[in-house]
Amino acid sequence: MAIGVRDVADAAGVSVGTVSNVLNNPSLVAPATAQRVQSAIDELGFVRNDAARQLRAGRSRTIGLVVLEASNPFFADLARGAEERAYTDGLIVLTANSDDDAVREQVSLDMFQQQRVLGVVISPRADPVRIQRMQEQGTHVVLVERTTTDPTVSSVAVDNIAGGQLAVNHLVTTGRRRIAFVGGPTSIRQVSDRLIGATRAIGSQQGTTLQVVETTNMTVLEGRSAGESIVAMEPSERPDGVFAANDLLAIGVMQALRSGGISIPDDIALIGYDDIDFAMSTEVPLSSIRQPSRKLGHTAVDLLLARVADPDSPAQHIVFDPELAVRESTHSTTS
Amino acid sequence: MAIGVRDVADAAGVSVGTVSNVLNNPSLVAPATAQRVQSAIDELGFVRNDAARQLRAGRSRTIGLVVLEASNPFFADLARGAEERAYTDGLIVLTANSDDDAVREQVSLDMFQQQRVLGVVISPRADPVRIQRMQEQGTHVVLVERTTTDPTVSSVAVDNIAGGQLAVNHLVTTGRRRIAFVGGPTSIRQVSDRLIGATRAIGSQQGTTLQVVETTNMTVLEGRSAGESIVAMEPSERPDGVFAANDLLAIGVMQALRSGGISIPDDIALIGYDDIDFAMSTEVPLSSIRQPSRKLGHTAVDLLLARVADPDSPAQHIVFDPELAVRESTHSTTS
DNA sequence: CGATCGTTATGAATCGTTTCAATCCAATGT
DNA sequence: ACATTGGATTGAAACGATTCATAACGATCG
Repeated sequence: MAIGVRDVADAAGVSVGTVSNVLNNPSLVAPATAQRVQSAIDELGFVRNDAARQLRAGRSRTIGLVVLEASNPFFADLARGAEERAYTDGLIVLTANSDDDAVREQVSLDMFQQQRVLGVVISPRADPVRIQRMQEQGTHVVLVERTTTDPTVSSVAVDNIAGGQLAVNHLVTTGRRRIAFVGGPTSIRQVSDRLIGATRAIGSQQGTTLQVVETTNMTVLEGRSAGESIVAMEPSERPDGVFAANDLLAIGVMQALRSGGISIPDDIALIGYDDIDFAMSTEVPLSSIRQPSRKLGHTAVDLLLARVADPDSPAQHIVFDPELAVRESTHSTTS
Repeated sequence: MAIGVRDVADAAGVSVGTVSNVLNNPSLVAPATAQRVQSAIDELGFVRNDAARQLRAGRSRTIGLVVLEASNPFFADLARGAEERAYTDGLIVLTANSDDDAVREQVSLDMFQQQRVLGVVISPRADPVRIQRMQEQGTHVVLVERTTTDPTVSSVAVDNIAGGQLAVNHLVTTGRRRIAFVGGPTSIRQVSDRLIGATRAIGSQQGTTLQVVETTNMTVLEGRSAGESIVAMEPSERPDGVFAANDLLAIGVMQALRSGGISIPDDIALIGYDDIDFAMSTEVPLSSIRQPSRKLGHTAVDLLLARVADPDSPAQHIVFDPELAVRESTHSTTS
């Protein structure tokens, strides 16, 4: 049933070695012969057996990617970037989502090792010991959004502190003074970093204040109740600029403020984080902080391939700065 | 460097065959021996070479999935469903996104064939001839959201006509009579089917009318301008129920209507399609038609495995009915 | 004319696992 | 004491592509 190089060789009247050369080193084969072999391939419908290739080669042409959630736009873009980069080298990316479950992550990693992937790009959890061992066994690892003490592991990340600063500086630049941070729980690293950045920005600006409205999660609903609590404030205490730790919260805040008769951006400016697709489609288009997720994926694969090419090269840690996306929700007050 | 069965066998003082049996047929091995082998495996950090397994087995334990867009929630859920189903059989799903590009789709399919996947689940384009050939070469195919004349190819789909009927019937049931359909272009199959369903529902209900507001795409922005044109209508011509061909459009319509001082659902009831996460977070929670995407992925894998198990079994075509998700935007008029 | 060189082509060996016919051994039956 | 049974183990063959040392061949040169 299955057609192999042997069959192609027979059909073309050459040896198996020649068929292989047509496929992998065409320059070694006389054009006429190559043509004949190619015809045989087409005619018989020969499809290379990747398992056999890999076995011989000792490694696959594959990169493993473990994401927390495939449907999360951040990871979707990250994966996209990784695929694009891999594609230029003729590599393929296998994506597995762990759903933030340690067991599923383990299973995925085991799978990738069995497949002898060139390396793995992984974002979350991942027992440091496990990672160490993987590298010893020849599977390179690049961490996303997570640094480690292990100096032999490369990583890529975006600077959430810089993002927080960027957001608040922008609010201040557009004339806001009393800033509120909406987000939580602060046990989440990203959230606390963004808050640190916000605090830092406030500290470097005369006459500005920061208040924190903590939430229990990062949903539209929570944002709405945070917004309601802002509406309920004494007008004198009420902030004139709100920085939400993510866009969903920001959307909730926007809904509550507008229901409360507060104008955005005239009364209160509002900025979110993540720059989800939806940010530009809210009633007042939402300013946000954009993470270069695609570039992150791109770079992660770069780092991986660098270490594959030279296993002794030092691990690298690359941190990207997020970008500001200005929209109507933070336009300057119409004086 | 790499540890193989040979090394494990030596370390445990048994033959390679026994090691293999510990891994694949533990019942054939004496418990004491199995234990000894297992220790050697752990100690040496032996990791099976999947390429060699597959080569011997002649096929992989893998299913290929080609989606139009990984970030599209519909496909993300589909993939999720497929993975869940595959997982119970110890299979893994390789996901590739074609970005609706025929070339990329071809590349992905080639790749899957080289990997000797058990079969492929694919949604779009796909040259019928190619599919035919793939099946002849032993790679089974299941189509998603696309039927074909080829009787040997299985498929799964959701019934968009039924969805359109469901939406409009719901509007009528809640007391609406003058329905507007917002969507387009009708060259898209899904859109035209939903419209057909809407028309059919109207036809079976006395005293109801349907007008169509055609759009050029399915974005929030387009929805907003469609909504504005509704606001601009003579109150006597204005619909009292709007069925949007997707949730993004519906959200745009909602924004425009509310800005125009029209109350939802009191003045106009609104229902969307797809039931995206965001539907429940709009200012007035949006009713929608939910596609059982996860179940679709689940079933696609089912069909695939059925044919793998018995290649001579007939192709099956399964069509799911969508479900109604009722939220505030279609609550009955407060009489 | 024989030696030499470069281009093409060959095919046996190889990768690591699984499979399966053959072997071994202790226990049981006669 | 010998044959039989069946559970446990063995190890060589097989999967299919790639590699590489070797050979074949014609052309060029001294």
